[in-house]
Amino acid sequence: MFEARLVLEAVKELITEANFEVSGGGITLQAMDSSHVSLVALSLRSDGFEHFRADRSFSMGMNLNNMAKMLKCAANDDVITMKAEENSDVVTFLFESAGQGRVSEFELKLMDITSENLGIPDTEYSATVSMPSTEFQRITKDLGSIGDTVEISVTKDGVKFSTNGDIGSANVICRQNLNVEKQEEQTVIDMHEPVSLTFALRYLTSFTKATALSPSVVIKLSKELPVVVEYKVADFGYVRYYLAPKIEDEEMEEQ
Amino acid sequence: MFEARLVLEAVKELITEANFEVSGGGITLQAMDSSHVSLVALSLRSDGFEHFRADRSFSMGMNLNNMAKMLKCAANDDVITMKAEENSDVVTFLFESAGQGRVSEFELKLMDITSENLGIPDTEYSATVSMPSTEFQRITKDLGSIGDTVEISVTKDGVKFSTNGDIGSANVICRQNLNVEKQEEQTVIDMHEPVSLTFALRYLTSFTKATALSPSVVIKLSKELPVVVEYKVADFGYVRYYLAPKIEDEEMEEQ
DNA sequence: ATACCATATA
DNA sequence: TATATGGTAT
Repeated sequence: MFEARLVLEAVKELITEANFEVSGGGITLQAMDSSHVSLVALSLRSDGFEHFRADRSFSMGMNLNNMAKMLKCAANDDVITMKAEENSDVVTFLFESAGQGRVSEFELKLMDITSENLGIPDTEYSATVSMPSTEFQRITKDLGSIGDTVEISVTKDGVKFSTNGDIGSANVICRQNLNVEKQEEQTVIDMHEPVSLTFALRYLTSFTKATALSPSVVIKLSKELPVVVEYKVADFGYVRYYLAPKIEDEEMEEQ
Repeated sequence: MFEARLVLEAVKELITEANFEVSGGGITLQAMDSSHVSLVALSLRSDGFEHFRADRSFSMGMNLNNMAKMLKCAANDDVITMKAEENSDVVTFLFESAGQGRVSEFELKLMDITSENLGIPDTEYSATVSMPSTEFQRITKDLGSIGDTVEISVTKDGVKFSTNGDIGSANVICRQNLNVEKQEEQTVIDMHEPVSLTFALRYLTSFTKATALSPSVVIKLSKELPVVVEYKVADFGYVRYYLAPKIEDEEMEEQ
C-alpha cells in the first residue's frame, strides 16, 4: 500500500497518464514525460505482491493523478486489492482495514492512451554510480538553485557534479566511500572509462521525487547515451528514469 | 556554519547587497537599508573562526540573497571555508562533509558596491535595556498589528512600549527582572535619565530577524539619537541596528 | 498550475 | 519538533 503511493508520487510529476501493462509476470509501465524529453520505466514483479493473478496480458490506461487521488483514500495499514474485469472500462481499488471492519471500493475510469513503447537496449555503461538517494536529491536541488544544467563527470575515485549560472558556479565532488556500515549509504563508483555528460537539472530534480522509495540511487552513464537514474522498489521492482545528455550545440543555442 | 546562516538571515531583509570588510582582525559590514532609513553593522572578530587568515585588508561586495542561496547548499554539520584570492572577482565557499566524502565548492560573483562608510560615534546612552530577544520580537510583532509606530519610554523601573492605530491602542510594560537564573533571560534597565522616543515599527520588526542569534537583545536610547538594537553573535561579534527616532513634525506629516 | 519553502501552530 | 497551510517562485 505504502509503496503503491510512493511509486505514484515518484512518477506523476513527469507523466500524467500512462498505460499499465499487466501480465503474469507483474506490472510494467513506460512513458515519456509530457515534453517528450525524459522517459520513465516502472517494473513490479508479480512475486512482490501478496496475491497476484493475471489470466491474460492486457494494458490499462490511467490518469495517474486520479489514481493517486483514490489511493490517498486508503489508510496506511489497509490491504489494497486492484481488480480489473475483462473488457471493463474501469479498474477497482479495494481497501480493507486491518480488522476488515471497513471495506472501501473505488472505481477509476480507464482511458485509451496511445502509447509508443520504446525498446530500451540493455547497454553496458561506462560508469555506474551508486550513492545515497538523499544525497543525490540534495545535490540536484542545490545545484538547481545556481544553474540550469549539471555536468556529471565520473573518474575512478569520484563523481563530480558541476553547474554555473548568473550568480556564480558550483561543483560537488563525491568520493567513493565504502566505509559505511549500511550498503545503501555507501557511494560506489564502478567505472570502465571516464565519462562526462551534461543534463538539464530540471528533469533530474523531478527524478528525485522517487527518493522515498529507496535509500540509494544508481546512476548509469555512457557517452552520448541517456543517463539512467534507478530507484529500487523494495526488492521486487524499480523505477528508472532516462534523460538524454545535452550536446555541445544545444548548450550553445540556449545561450 | 549555522551562525553564518543566522547572520545572513538577520540582515538580508534590510540590505540586499553590501561590502564585507575583511582584515586581520576579522570581518565587518556596515550598510544602510535600501530605503536609507536604518543602518546595519556587523562585526565578527577573527578569533571566533576556527581558522582565519587575511594577508591584507580588502572589501568584498556581495549580493546577500545570492550568498544566502549558496550557504543553504551546505549541510548543517559541514565545515565551511570562505576563500578570496587577491584581485579575484569571485569568492569561494568550500563545504566539506564531516567524513570529507563530499567536497562542494561554490563560487559567488563579487560586485562593485559604492559604500558610504559612516562613522558611528560611541556615545553614552541615557538608557540601556537588556531583555530576552524573543520577548522583544513578540512585542514588536504584537504592536505592529495595532499601529505603525511605537513609543519606547524608559523609567528607572521599566520600559514601556506603546502604540496606537485605527482599531485601538496598546502598551506593554516590562519591569526590571533580575530574578531569573540565566542572565540572558533577565530584563535589566540601566538608566541615567528617563527617555521616551518613537520609532517606525516596521524597521524594529525587521531587526528582530536576528532573534535566533542571541537569547538577549540590548536596546540603547538617547534623546534625538538613533536607537541601537544589538544582538551578540556567540561571543565573538554582534549585529547592531540603528534607527532614527521620529520627531514630532514627522509624525504629523504622516497622518 | 504546480511545487517548494517558510512560517505558524499544535 | 512535526505537520499543515499559505505564499511565492518557477
